[in-house]
Amino acid sequence: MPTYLDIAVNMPQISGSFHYHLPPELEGRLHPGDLVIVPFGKQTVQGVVLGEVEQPAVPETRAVQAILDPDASLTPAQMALARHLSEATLAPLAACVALMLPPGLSQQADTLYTLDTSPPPENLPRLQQRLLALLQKRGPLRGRQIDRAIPRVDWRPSMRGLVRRGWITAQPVLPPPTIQPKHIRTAQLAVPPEQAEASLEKLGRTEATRARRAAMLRALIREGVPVDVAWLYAESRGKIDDLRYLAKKGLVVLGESEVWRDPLEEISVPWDKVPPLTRDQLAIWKTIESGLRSPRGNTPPYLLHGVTGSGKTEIYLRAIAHTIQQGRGAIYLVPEIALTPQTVRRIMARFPGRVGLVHSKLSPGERYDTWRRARAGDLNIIVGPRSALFTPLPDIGLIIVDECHDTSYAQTERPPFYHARQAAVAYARITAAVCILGSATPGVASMYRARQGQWTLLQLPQRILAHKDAVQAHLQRYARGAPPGSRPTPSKQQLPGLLYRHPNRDAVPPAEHSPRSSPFHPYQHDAQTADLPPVRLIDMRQELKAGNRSIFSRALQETLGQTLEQGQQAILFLNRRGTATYVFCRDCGHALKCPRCDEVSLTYHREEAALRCHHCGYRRKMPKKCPNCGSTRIRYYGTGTEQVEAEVRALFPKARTLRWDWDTTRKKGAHEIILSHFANHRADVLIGTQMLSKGLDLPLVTLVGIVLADVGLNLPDYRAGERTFQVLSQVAGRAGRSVLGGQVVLQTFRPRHYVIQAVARHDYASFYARELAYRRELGYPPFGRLVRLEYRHTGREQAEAAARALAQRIRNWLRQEDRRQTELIGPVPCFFSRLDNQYRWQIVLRGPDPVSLLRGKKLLDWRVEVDPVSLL
DNA sequence: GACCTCTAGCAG
DNA sequence: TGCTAGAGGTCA
Repeated sequence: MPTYLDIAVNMPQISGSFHYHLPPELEGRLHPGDLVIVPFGKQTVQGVVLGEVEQPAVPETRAVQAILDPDASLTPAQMALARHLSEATLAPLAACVALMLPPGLSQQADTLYTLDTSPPPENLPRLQQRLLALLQKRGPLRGRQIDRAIPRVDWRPSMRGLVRRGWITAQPVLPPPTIQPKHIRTAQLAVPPEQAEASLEKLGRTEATRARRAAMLRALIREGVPVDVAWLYAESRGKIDDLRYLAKKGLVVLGESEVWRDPLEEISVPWDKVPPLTRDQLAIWKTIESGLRSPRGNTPPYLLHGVTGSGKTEIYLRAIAHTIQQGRGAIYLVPEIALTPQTVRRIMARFPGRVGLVHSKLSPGERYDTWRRARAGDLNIIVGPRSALFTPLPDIGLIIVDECHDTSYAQTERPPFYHARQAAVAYARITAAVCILGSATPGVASMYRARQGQWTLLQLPQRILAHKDAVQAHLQRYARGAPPGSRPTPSKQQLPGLLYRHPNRDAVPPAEHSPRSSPFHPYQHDAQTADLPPVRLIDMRQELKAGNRSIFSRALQETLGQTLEQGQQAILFLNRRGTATYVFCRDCGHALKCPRCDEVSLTYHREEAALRCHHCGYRRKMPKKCPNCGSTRIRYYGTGTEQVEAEVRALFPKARTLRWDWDTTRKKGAHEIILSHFANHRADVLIGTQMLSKGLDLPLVTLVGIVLADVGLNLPDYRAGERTFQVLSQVAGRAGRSVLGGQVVLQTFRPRHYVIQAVARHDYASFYARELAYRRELGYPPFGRLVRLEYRHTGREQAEAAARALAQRIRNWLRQEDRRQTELIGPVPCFFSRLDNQYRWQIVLRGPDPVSLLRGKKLLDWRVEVDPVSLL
């Protein structure tokens, strides 16, 4: 009696599963969760065994080819989570199973195209000629390599034609796991600085290349030591070609380093002892501890609402310690490893040898090793971004989602469109684990759930100052060897007590040295608490009235000057969402838009003297004349980080500025480099966008300037207010995290808006009340659920027609099932109605349970998002 | 994703 | 009539 296996193939597009039989040699050796290789059509693909079936759905089954790796299989809990995700997100099961596969092994089937040696045929269509030329030049290529070489072109039909006529052979392949060593490339000055200085003028033909290469060389002269090339690119706007040019001229020598640089290692304190808890922390810990002790599966999730710097991490660490003492494993999710190095260090230091770190820098080999070590029970703790949730720990006792409001927890690129917070709650239920969701600014829906009693609400309203040692060590170093050519150095007079106090004693500074308004409250043990930094609300309309046309209010200029004078650091935050430096004609008002993405303004970039589209990467030269009316009075306008930097430099020529935004961090590793430069006080002012709102802990930052707070409030998205509140509150929380105190200057055109008001007063409760009332009135989450359906097509009419057709089908379903409480919104063009040459239309369903309406329905080519994070 | 089949459109 | 491009369905 043969057994048949139900197998999900590793092809995200394919929904459903397929039945196979076993060849005699594999009889009895396969179990649910095992990874196998199976034939699928004419291809060979990976699959995951879902279970056994008695009766196959088809008369003729095919045989499983092989087991991929007998030690690598999915755990029963992972299988259950995959099923849950598939149901909850309406994504194919195969796509959900793919999340759990070991990285490196989860290769997708592909086709290898090889050029035959027959003479090249003439008079072929352009695309076919292009394909032949490509293979001629680069040799045999896989489909995905061709995708990269000829982006956004449907080349496959043309290729099939060539294959059919025998000029090219196509061969199905399953690429083997790729393993690369972990290296960073470095660059260093190869000549004495004087010689480098002398050659600054003759570095190329055009002005732009000369400028880039000179900037590169100057950075290397300044540093004197080998630096990571990624940092160099970010610093100089140069590219690899420029570096090669300098190397060829003998000015620069390139090298490699295996060291993975820790951005903040110089200021982080080795964590040798477990700190005592404050009274607030103790109360919370007792609650969580009882949850960890209670019989398995009885504990609802905890929502830990604690202001920035209130000591949430210490609670997590205790919970982890408790869990691994019981012999169970813990998963700790963080928004982005690169942006939360301090938290990661603390965990690694507290549990040496037991932590598996998942991050984007791991090579496939290292990633695979981590996966296997976890599966084998070698690791007890997994730390990483949302994907770390799927690491196969055998017995999970604790799942932590740190900064659970963070947008990086939502997967928005490809199905399944899941949210790691919701997935973690479900996984905790499946594995009978305790789940802790922590945030200083939890989403309204999360807070509602906790207030309603579905989750347990825990609160830490007080900030703890835990940085005495770090600040002292840093200031000492800073006072000893002040950076060259710099501003006033903090002297003994300015910061007494801090510099020379014994590290283990409470560093409560005398009142007269407590800078500005940051009252400290001595607390039990050696912890102190402090208030959140005061926020000064500046009405920019008044500034304009008073004749100040700068992007900085007088108050911000003044406090920035004071901060720099005292040798402290400042952060300037620019909310980039929805605005940019756009280019328009002063005569006819014509604004330059991206030709591939309607209504997305092109952004001016000073360094490359070019315009760029931030959605699709389109680039063009800055026009001399208006393309609409021919006027030469066409200028850029608006506020980007580059402009903010230029203004800071104009006001404070000696200030060392550092930009941290989408452009400077596109290269791998740039985050770490920029952060470490700032953390080591090699810059005074950090100017950046959203990244600044993540969990940075920079003790020397005493001023946060929010250049324009209102941006983003007007977006047509029901979560615009929540997003703005979260990002502004988090950025404000970067100030005053040490005994140095701090303050926030918030510039706005809408000082009376409830979000701005709540941020200014650190008043989560009033924000929550307002926001909840608004959601209730309009039936938005948590009072109703949403499903967003999006259709993309290169043709405007096709996109609209498809949207109208689906809307009609949905209206019929709604009528058939008599769902009067479910509303259909649309179809309408999306807010960004055209992206990357595709027209976008959307339909939103709002109601008590719109997911069940769509379950089992065929929605081919539609992007279906359950509980979407954005309606843009 | 690759392949197959079916159909509409079109030149001869 | 024969060819091709595009749509739609299937893969066990």
